[in-house]
Parts: sequence; structure tokens; C-alpha cells
Amino acid sequence: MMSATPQSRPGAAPSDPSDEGIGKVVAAAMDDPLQGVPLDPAAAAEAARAQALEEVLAAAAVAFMERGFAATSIDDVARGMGATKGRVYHYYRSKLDLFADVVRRSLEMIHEAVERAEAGGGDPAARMERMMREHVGSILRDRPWHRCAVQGVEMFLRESAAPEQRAAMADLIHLRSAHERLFLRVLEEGMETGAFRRCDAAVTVRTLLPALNGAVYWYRPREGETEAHLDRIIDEIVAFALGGLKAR
Amino acid sequence: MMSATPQSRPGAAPSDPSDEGIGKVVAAAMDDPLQGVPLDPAAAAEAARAQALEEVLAAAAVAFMERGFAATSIDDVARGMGATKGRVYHYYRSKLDLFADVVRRSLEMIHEAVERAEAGGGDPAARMERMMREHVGSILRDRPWHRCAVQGVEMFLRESAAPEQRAAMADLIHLRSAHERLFLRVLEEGMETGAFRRCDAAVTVRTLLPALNGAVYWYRPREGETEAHLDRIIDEIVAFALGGLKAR
DNA sequence: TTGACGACATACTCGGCAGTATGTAGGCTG
DNA sequence: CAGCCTACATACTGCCGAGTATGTCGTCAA
Repeated sequence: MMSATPQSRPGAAPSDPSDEGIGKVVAAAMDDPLQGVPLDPAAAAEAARAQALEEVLAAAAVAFMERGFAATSIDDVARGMGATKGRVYHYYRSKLDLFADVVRRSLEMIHEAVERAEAGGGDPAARMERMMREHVGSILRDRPWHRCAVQGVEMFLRESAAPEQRAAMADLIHLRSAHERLFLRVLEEGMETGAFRRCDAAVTVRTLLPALNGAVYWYRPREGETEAHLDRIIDEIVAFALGGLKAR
Repeated sequence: MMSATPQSRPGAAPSDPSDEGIGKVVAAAMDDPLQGVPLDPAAAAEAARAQALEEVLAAAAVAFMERGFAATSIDDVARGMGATKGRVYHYYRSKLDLFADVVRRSLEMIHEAVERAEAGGGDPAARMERMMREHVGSILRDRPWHRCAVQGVEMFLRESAAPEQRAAMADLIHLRSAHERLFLRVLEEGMETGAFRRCDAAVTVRTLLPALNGAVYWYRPREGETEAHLDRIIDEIVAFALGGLKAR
């Protein structure tokens, strides 16, 4: 297989693989395999491939976040890994495919987190608060990914979106819609129980989500930042958003 | 580097509410030379130039809104006017200059509107509500411009922003900051009077504004849409945002 | 009438980038 | 060890688009 087996870091690479929480995601994806357990070669090869692809995906997330889709070249993505175009095109057929995969990963991550929060039970207000906390937490922790997702959704919403773009993004929009509906349903439930004030739920959800996503633009991870510090930011944002919903 | 508009009419924004296109404004201006009032030739020429520049600016706003800055070519802008590159480059030295002027116009429009609302007096909650209403109203009515502004601010906030970009955008950021501070001060005032709950004002403003701006992404002007319809959307958004601030 | 100038259109340059074609080094298999 | 395959790197093509250089037409001033 390739020189960089899972335990070896490409030390020569000038990229910073551990910043921005990218490393965590990659690590999570490569967590379990080969820990003393003898794998058959086929499975090992497959795991290695998945790992290499994951690295490409993470580099793409950072690059697209930093420059935006249109302004990012495939060479930019490759440079971020200390590699060249060949490596990127070995895994992805086009720039749009790569971007779509980053967005998909982002939407899946945040949607699953919020779904779990909703499934935790409780009255609508309690569920909504947990959903918001998970949503914002994901925004802060996986900012590169979500910044791409926000941009991807914007791209689709443009009238000018090319047919190829719309095709590549169609399933992503379903994911996004499902996420919106999750909030929508809990909001409507809360309106019926009287926990939330009466409102146009569709418009309100489309106002609520940008508020929750706002941090994707201004938040920057600080040096020795603790989880408690993140929690305080989450507190502020959720307090505002929840206050916007509750009946007075 | 300066905006080439010498002294445009004070209140007259170039946007046309009904038609998202550009033709109306121009047609109106073409009809009115020597409308009884005798203009000296120099002033007439200057007015014509300002008018032509205005048309370029409006076409740019639409084009940039539809495709985004990076994906929009100068030919796209020109095509939107039924013209060619020559016309655009006759008024603007670079694509970035043109974009910056669109963003500047947008920020000036919305900031002036909100400033007037704030100057209207009243307790903090009343002022804040009027400010929000003006802000959202401007977002809905001048969507092409504000979508560009949102994108311009994002561009500046990127770590990767090129030095030329930062230079072109520096004064725009001051405008944006002034706008934020306006909301910030009224929020802090309201916290002191007890109208608004205690919170981290900086984070809250950065959460509030994306909520107010959200409509820039999903709103589309409908066929026979009345002012009352817009007001209902504004009501919904402002109710949410104001609820997020008020003490319970 | 001329000539200067403003307001564009047309024609061209040139660099960057998506995508492709080809080379190559290391493993694995037989 | 031969041949094959994976996982890339390198070299190349073609196009698109920003910016420029130049041409053209109408207008106004002298």
C-alpha cells in the first residue's frame, strides 16, 4: 500500500492536519480498524483507501472554507495535503463531486446530531433546546465542513444554478429539507402545547436557522479554548433563538 | 479607487421595486432630458454619466447576486445590460472595484434606513423594533444589492482574503461595523433599562443580524405581491428577533 | 468644417485552472 | 521474478475570463 500507513503522518507535509477539528473527524473515521486484530488484506486495503479518501475530503473542506467553491482550485486542495492534483482526481471525478461530498458529510453530521437530540424525548421546548445546542455545537466544532454546507445550499438556491449543479446537489437539498422539517415539526408541536407563540412556522424556521448558523462566519477557534468556553457561546446563541420562539 | 458617483441624488435609490431587472430605471431617465427645466450642457452630461454608471451598477448587482462574485464574469454583467465589456471597463477599473461599489451602495442604503429609524426616538425596545423593521424591509426590497453585501462581508472575513481584496473592502467593513454597533448600542441600552435580558451583546448581535438577513437567501418577489404581504413577512421575522432579546 | 473628446464596441493577450494522459514506484499474487 | 494493480506524481491540453489596446460613432466647441 502507500507509504503513509495509518500510524505514519506525512511529516513533510506543510499542512496542519490537526487544526480546526479536521483531525478529529479523520481520526473518528479511522478509529477501529487494525488494533492488533489481524485483518485480511482485502479489508485492510479497503480501510486504507477509505482513510486516504477521508484525508482528501478533509483537505477539501478546509480549502473550500477558506476560499469558497468557485475560487478554490483543485491544486489548492492538493497543496493543503502536501500532494498534487493526481491524488484528488484519483478519488473524485470532478471538483463539483468533491464539493458535494464535503457538503453531504457536513449535512449528515449535523442532522444526525440533531436527530439524536430530538429523539431524547421531553416536551417540545426541552427537545428544541437540545436540538439547538447540538446544532450550534456542531457548527462550532466542525466549522470548515459547515461553512461549505452553507455555501452549497446557497449555490443550489441560486436561480442560475447549472443543471449539472442541481443534479449533484439534489439529494443534498433533501437532507437540508429534512433538517428544516425536524425543527419545523417540533416548533409546531410547541405551538400546540402553548410553549411557543403562534407564528408562521415556515418563515420562522428560515429565520431561526440562520441565527444558529451565524457563528460559522465569525467564530474562530482560539488557542487554549476549553469546552466550557464553547458552551458559553452556545448558551448565548440558544438563549436568543429559544427566546424568539417562546410564548410570553 | 473612489466611487465614481460625484453627487448622486440624496434619497433616490436606484432599485426598482416591482421589476428585478434594470430597464425601468433607464427608460425613465431617458425620457426626461429637458423636461421643461433648462439644464446647462455640462450638468446634463454629468447627469447622463451618473445615470449610465447607475445602470452598470444595477446590472452588476443582479449578476453578482445570481452567480456570486467569483463565478460572475464581466461579460455576464455586460450581457445583463445588452452591452459588452467595454462599457463596464469604461466606468470601473476592475471587477473588484465594481463589486466593492455594489456592496458599498448596499451597506449605505440599509445603514441610512436603520439610522433614521434609530433617530426616531422612543424607548430602546421601540427603537430596536423600528430598526429591525427597516433592516428587514430593505433586505426584502433590495435583495440583489444586499445579497452582494452579505457575500462581500463573507469575503472579507475569510482568512485567505488577498491584500488587494482587504484594501478594497476596508472601508466597507467600517460601514458594516457601524451598522453592527448601532444595534449593539441600542441592545445595551435596553439591557440597562431592563427591557432586554442580560446577555453577551457582541455574540447576540452577531446572532441577531443573520436572523434578520436570512430572507436574503430564500425570499423571492412574487407576481402581484403587495406591500401588505411584505409586512407580514417582516412581522414574522421581527417577532422572532425581538423575542430573542426581550426580558421575560 | 474640423478636431477633440466621451462613450462605448471589437479584437487581442495571457495567465490560471479543470480535466486528461501518461509515467512510476511499491506491494501482492502466482 | 514476472506481471498486474493500486496510488499516486508529472506533463500536457484546451478553454475561459480579466484586463488592454484599439477602432468607431456621435456630439459639441471653436
